[in-house]
Amino acid sequence: MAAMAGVSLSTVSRVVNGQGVDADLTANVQRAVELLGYRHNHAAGSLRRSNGLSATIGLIGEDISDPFFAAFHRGAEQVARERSVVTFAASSDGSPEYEREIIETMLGRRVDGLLLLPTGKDHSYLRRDVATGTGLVFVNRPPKTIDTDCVFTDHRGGARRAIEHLRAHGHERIAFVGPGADAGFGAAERLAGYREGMAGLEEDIVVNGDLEPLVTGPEPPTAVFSAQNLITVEVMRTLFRLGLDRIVAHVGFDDIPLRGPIAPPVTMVSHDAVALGRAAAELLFSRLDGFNGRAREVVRETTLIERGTGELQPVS
Amino acid sequence: MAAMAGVSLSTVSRVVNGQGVDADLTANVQRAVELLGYRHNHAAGSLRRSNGLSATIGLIGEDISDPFFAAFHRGAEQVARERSVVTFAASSDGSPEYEREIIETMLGRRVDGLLLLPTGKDHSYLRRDVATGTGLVFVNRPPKTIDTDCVFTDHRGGARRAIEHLRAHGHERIAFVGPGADAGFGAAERLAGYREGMAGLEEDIVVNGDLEPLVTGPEPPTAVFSAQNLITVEVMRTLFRLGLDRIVAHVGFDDIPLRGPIAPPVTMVSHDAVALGRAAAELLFSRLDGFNGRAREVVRETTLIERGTGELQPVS
DNA sequence: CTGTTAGCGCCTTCAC
DNA sequence: GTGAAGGCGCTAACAG
Repeated sequence: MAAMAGVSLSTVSRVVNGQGVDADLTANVQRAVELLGYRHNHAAGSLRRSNGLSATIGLIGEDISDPFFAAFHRGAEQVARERSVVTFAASSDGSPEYEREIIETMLGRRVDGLLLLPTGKDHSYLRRDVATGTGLVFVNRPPKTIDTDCVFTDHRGGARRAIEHLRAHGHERIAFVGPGADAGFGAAERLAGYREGMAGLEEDIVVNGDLEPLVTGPEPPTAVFSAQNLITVEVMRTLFRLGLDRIVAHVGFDDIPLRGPIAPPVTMVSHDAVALGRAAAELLFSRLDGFNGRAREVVRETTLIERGTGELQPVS
Repeated sequence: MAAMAGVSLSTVSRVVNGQGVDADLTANVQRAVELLGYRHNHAAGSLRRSNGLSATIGLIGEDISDPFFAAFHRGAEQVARERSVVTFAASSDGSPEYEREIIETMLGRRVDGLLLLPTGKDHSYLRRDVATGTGLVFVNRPPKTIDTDCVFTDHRGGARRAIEHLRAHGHERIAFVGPGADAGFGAAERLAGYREGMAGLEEDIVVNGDLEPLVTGPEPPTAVFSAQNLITVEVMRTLFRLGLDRIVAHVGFDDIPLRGPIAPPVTMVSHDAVALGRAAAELLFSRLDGFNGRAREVVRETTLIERGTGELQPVS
């Protein structure tokens, strides 16, 4: 041990942890550290340390390469970094079994907490860990089987806002293009927001697949709301191909934050995944800092970015 | 300890690690584990375990929210997962000091190896760790100050191929639009590839900023190669705005893998970041498995995806 | 301010 | 096949 090179033993520990040590001895220790290429073993430390924290948190989502998840991860990292906490990240691939496996692997690595974009339905198996002090924050899906903190994007409000925006520009026949209500919590919320926004109008128009038959049909919509990014691109293409891109109004929901500008631009309901990540991490760390109140729910608002397509007037 | 609930002590260890234990005792232990909510502490284990591995690796890049990094991360995760290895990921933000800080934090967490998309110039401080058995793979930048494995995207070959493609379609005046040669290793390589591809022609045309003066000038190029994704979008826009999008041929370099299709489509030199991540992780694990040969270099080829804009004939 | 001692949770070696 | 003892690297509590 560096004790040989220096002159002390647990003084090394104090130096490493920056506690009050004589300047000369500190220098000696540092020299020995340098010489022997010593690396502090954090894990061994937390085995004995009073708080027992590993300064590690885990993030789990369906697919870590998804730009939404990546941005979320970035936000969480920003607040973790201030505490010298490192982040694990792993993909569940949409499999509840695999999700559980990853969670247990991370728990075995003694993460201090988990930021979970859940796939499975039942997470009651986490109750014991939460009771033991492990942090847990659900993201964008409500924790049904366990009472814990969560953060949300306001999918419903964002979708409603898009519809209100179109109505403010005179539209009444507004189509919703998106996955069905069974495509997960966010999608269902967006559809619900659409319905709320359409309140008082005669007809909801919900399209699941191809938009073309509708817009070329007898009673076409004057505006379209696309509820997800890939669908937004499809709608763009379809309208462009049919020469309707300056005629039918279009607002998209920014499900996946696209990197950089897309040509041509589309009016978007955008949500800030980095901020969502920050909010989630902050919730987690407040628990680790000892906050012990009831489960909290943080809702992050969306922003509507006008880019021209959502501001077209209806053409009859 | 579960020893109380069951009947044994270090038998628990054997059960957890799946070694030969009597079926009855195994059942007893598992019941106790269930009852007490016991979680295996992996870190404590690797303190004493013969190989001493933490089953953890770290990835470090400039920005974990960058879609390229995220896809790379995904690839690495795929191969790590097969070994129940978890991945740390962190952003260096382009700061060498911060990069080093993160690396040392991860080393303190006893990662078995590092996949590094380097920012700093000097990584000689890692030599000792590599000598001690820590894996290290450089990604997309050559390890100058340390002798270690690395994986590359063939930026140079991809760019050359784009130019050859355009030449095969009859072009001779081909402009390079991109960052200068000082914008990092990849960018410099792409410029070099452009120059190689242009060999034998009269004039290299290298543009750093706005393309408009060139294409509206006296001797406009008949084709454009854009060396980076955001620049590709800019070029698309410029050509579209000037009504040249069906006249000037265009090939882009897929620096950042865009999620989903972009409208309108552009012929692209594309590289597979997931495969790059897999390759890097495979190099790392082969070292951890005991491979001890010389430093290897893996080069991943790019693919040219024809989408129409790169196949336009020159118009004089 | 520094050294000593004990023990975190686990795995290994050795006896049985 | 199983139990007992020792120690991985570190920090806490105590004594000096």
